[in-house]
Amino acid sequence: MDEQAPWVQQQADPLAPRDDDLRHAMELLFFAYRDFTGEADAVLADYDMGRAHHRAVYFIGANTGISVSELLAILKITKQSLNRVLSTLIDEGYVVQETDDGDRRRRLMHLTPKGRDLEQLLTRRQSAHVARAYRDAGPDAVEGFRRVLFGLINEADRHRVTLPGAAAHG
Amino acid sequence: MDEQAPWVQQQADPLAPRDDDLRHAMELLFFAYRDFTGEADAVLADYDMGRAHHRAVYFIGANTGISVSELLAILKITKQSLNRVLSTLIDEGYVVQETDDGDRRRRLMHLTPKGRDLEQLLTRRQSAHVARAYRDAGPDAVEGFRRVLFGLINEADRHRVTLPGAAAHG
DNA sequence: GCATATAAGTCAATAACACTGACTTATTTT
DNA sequence: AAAATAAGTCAGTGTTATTGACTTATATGC
Repeated sequence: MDEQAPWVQQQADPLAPRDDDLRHAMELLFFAYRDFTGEADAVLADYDMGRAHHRAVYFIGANTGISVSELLAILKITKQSLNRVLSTLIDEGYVVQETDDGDRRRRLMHLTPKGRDLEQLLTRRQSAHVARAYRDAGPDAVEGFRRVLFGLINEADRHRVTLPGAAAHG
Repeated sequence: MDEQAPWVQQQADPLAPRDDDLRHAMELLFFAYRDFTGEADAVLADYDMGRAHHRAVYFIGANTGISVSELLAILKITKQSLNRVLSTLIDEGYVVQETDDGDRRRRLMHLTPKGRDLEQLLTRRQSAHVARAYRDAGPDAVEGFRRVLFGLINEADRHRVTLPGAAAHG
């Protein structure tokens, strides 16, 4: 019989989750995220766009007046990657940029009505998907879901989550 | 004042989650998944591999003796996409394939010891990440997290989630 | 005023990961 | 013998991302 490797089962701390539970969590995250993001893909394809466009439209919609660098910080991609999708969104009239009067280097972005329509079209299926899961699981489960997911977010970025109840400034 | 569009707030059903809550859920999923997957990326880069390799290694490890088509069904990618990563994993000795004696068309896959080491190396950081979130949130929250995420998975694929407690057949 | 820093945008080259469609080979089922 | 299935392969393509260097405009510190 070989010795148990230290990470196989950390029975030392009885409060520590079992290895099993952690695997289970990782699988849940994988499958749930896969199916959640899959909802918008069909719509996106009709507009010749990809997930990057969706993410940009979503976060500009949720953070009206956001600057380019703030959006970069949220998406954690490079300027070039963002610029490609941003260019098409601006060219096709989904997003507009305006120079910040306070700091004229900054370009503040917001959705046009056309952009808001797109955002709602994309989000509707995902919303329905989440709404069903929320309803099926019940309010207590939802609270737990939120707590765990919030804990999975790097501390430095937790403030970026828009809290429910906070009026969207759009 | 313009009329409320029907999807803005479905107050008709008091049990239905508010629009706010659904947005919040989508943001939590985005940030949490982003940071969760980010954990393994640094390690992966050292091995000249990407997330696709990680996913393949993970699911072969969790489902010893899995066939190529079963793995395709889990990952929901095309045969060609899988083949690229599978070829390198086999060439470099992380994964082996054996012909199924019962049906000699099938190739059953499992990890080599080297593959299992890699899988554990990759999973260790993510495990620690999840373990911390689990511990911080507490057991009731974990139960809720599981219920909601499970509900987010397409019904047809829920059976693919390895339940905790079920001994890994490896 | 000048140097430095910051915000945004751009260029060129590259890579990971995915796609479609067609096709081959081996094996099993009907 | 024909049809179906499992796996593997070929060629071509597209999205999303990367790095590194560079420009322009504006703001800030001294």
